[in-house]
Order: sequence, then structure tokens, then C-alpha cells
Amino acid sequence: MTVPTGRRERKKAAKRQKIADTALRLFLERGYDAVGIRDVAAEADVAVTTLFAHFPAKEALVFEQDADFEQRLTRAVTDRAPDAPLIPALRREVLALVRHCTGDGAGPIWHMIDSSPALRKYEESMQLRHAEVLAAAIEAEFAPPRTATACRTIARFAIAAYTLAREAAEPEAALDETFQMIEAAWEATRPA
Amino acid sequence: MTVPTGRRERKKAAKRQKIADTALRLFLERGYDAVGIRDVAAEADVAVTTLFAHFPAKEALVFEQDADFEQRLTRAVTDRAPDAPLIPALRREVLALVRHCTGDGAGPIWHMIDSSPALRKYEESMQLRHAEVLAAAIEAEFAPPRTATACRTIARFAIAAYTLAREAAEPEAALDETFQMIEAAWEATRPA
DNA sequence: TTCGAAAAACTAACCGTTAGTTCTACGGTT
DNA sequence: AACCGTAGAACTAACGGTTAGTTTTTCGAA
Repeated sequence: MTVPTGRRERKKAAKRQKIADTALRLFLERGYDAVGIRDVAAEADVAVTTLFAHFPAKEALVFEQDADFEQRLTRAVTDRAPDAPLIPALRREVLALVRHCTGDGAGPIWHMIDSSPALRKYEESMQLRHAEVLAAAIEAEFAPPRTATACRTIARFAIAAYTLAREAAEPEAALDETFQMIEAAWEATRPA
Repeated sequence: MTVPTGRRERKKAAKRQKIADTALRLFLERGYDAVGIRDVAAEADVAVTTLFAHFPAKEALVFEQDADFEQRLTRAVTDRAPDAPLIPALRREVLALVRHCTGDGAGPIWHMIDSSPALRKYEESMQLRHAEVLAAAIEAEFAPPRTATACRTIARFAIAAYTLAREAAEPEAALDETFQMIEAAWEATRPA
């Protein structure tokens, strides 16, 4: 029962990273649609089946850090100080995520995503999954007296805030405005 | 330059309907995944390419009345009495749509949709498209003084209300609650 | 009746994805 | 140090949705 320090897992993670890096490079060089799964596998020197063992779909190669996103959101809810209000905690985390996406050299990647219907669709489903996980975290803490519907609604709103901010001309201003709306919506569900 | 009374277009529409009906029947008989595009085409006595000339994807065969949905939503905004408030008008239309989906013999169809990841994904994209169209309609009427971000946010919220209500145990109660939240959010954007 | 154009058909593939199988390399045990 | 058991990786071969390219049919207008 040794702790998972295995070399195997390091190799696996390295291979996964190599596949993702190769894929992203090829996609940006030649365009997402112009690069096939077989191209990526060949360039990364792995079998096609190996690629699909690490990633569930072609689109997942682009959204490699999917899991992080989800974790950060739920932790913003569960790890906040006791009795700290929900909405500002959510707002802080979503703001960080938006900054992460609009900053540094992420421009070309998002341009690629916006240009590909397949990638946009995939991102949509991803975000709905995130909304459901976030909803579960919120319900776990507020379910009584807040209703499940109210919690799920707020979760959806928070994800929508992220998306709309990312697309807006002035992301941070848009986020401020949207979260004012979310705050009002959350207040409206406060039990008498 | 005769008005479009053509027999051609009637035939075309009839063929389209026949394809959709055949597909839905086969899907419900044997299951969505168990029926291939080639099966549908054969049973409807058309070529595969003809099928794709009428429907952009396999999933579209199930969501045949997609366009209606979109039109009804936008009309709820544009065709309401002058100076009538926005949110109640939206609420009324969304309620009608929810009733249409949860009522009569629609059960098996929605069960099929909920069981198929492909269909769920397709419905998600559809709804986001609807949200964008609805957002455009709202912006066209409220853009000054309301911001574009606020309008887009409300459109997303309205679509989310539909989805959450459809999934809830008590759809109409869920809709009431969600729209109270939406009303509060909309009020929060009222300019000073 | 004839002509032009739109619709439908046929062929033949491309591409993402998966099942089935075999090979290989690592980790724990003796 | 030699030995298994297992998990990762590879190969093959296909399936199913989708599309490009081309030809044939069908209808409306002149």
C-alpha cells in the first residue's frame, strides 16, 4: 500500500501532457478542422487508441484543464469562511477565471474555439456539467431553507456570468453588472 | 415572379414531414442509437443525401419544431402590448412552452432525449441559439437605457428557467420561483 | 413542347470513435 | 535477482454520421 509515487503514473501524465501539447500546437498551426485525430496521434508518436484512453473526444484535447475549472468553482463555495456570503465568493472566483481566459497569450486559442462549431458545442456541454456540479455544492450547503430549484438556478446564472463576461467587450464591467443581477436574484429567494 | 404557391414546395415540405415522422417512429420503436441514418432513409424511401438536405444532423430529426420555439419566444417580446412589462410576458410564454413539453403524449420523446447524450447536447446548443436570438429581440427594445449585457443575461436566464422547470418535479412551481428571481435580477438593472 | 433550374439520387469516400486482441513494461512479492 | 499479475499501450478492423462530386429526375415558365 505505497503512496502513489509510482513512475508509471508520472509516465502516464507525461504522455498525456505530450499529447495535449502536440495537439494544441498542430491545431494552432493548421487549424482545428484541418488536423485529424490520426495526425495528432502520429505526431505525438502514440496510437489512436492511446489518445482516446487519455481524452474522451477530439475536442477534449483543447479543454485540457476542464477539471481545474470545476474544482475551483466548487471550492469557492465549500472552502469559504463560515457565514461568509455566497455570491461575493462566487464572484471572486469567476472573476479570476475570466481574467485567466482573457489575459496572457490565450487569444489565439479562444479565437480557434470561437471559430469551430464543434468546439463551441463541447464547451457548452462542459459548462452545463460545471453548473450541475456547482449546483450540487450550493444545495449541499443551502438546501434548507433555500429550494433545490433556487440553488440550481443560481449555479446556472454564475456560469452564464462567466460566459457572457468572456464574450463582452469589457469583461470585468460585464461581470460586475451580471453579478449585481445574480445578487438580486439570490436575495429574492431568501425565506421570510 | 409567382407567389410561392408552388406544388414543388408543398412536395418538399411533405417529404420533409415524412422523413421526420418516419425517423421519430423508428427511434421510439427501436431506440435512438439503434437506428442509423441509413435505416431512416431506407424506411422513408429517400436517399441519405436527401435526408441531410432537409435536416442538418441526425439529432435534428428529433427537434423538428425547433424554429417554432424560437419564434414564439421572440414574439412574446416583440408582440406584447406597448408599455407592457417584459418579464411577465416572457413568463407567460415560457409557461406555455413548459406545459407543451410536459403535457400530452410527449413523455416517451423526452425520455428518449434524456437517455441520449447526443440528443441532450444537441438540445443544449439549440437553447443557446434561442437565448441569443431572444437576447437580440430584448436588446432591440431595451438597449438604451439597459445595457447589452443585462439583456443577454436576462435572455439566458429565461432559457434556463425553461430547462430547469422541465426537469423539476413540479414544473410550474419551479417556474414561478425562477421567474421571481429573474424579475428581481431585471429590476436590479433599472437605471437610476 | 422545350428549356433551365431545383431537387433528389448514387457513389465513394472521410473522419471520429470503439471493440477486440495482443504485446510490453512496470510494481510488488518471494 | 527472478517471477508473476496487471495496467498501459499498440494494432487491426470496423461502425456510423457526414459530405463532395456527379448524374438523373422533376417541375415551372416561356
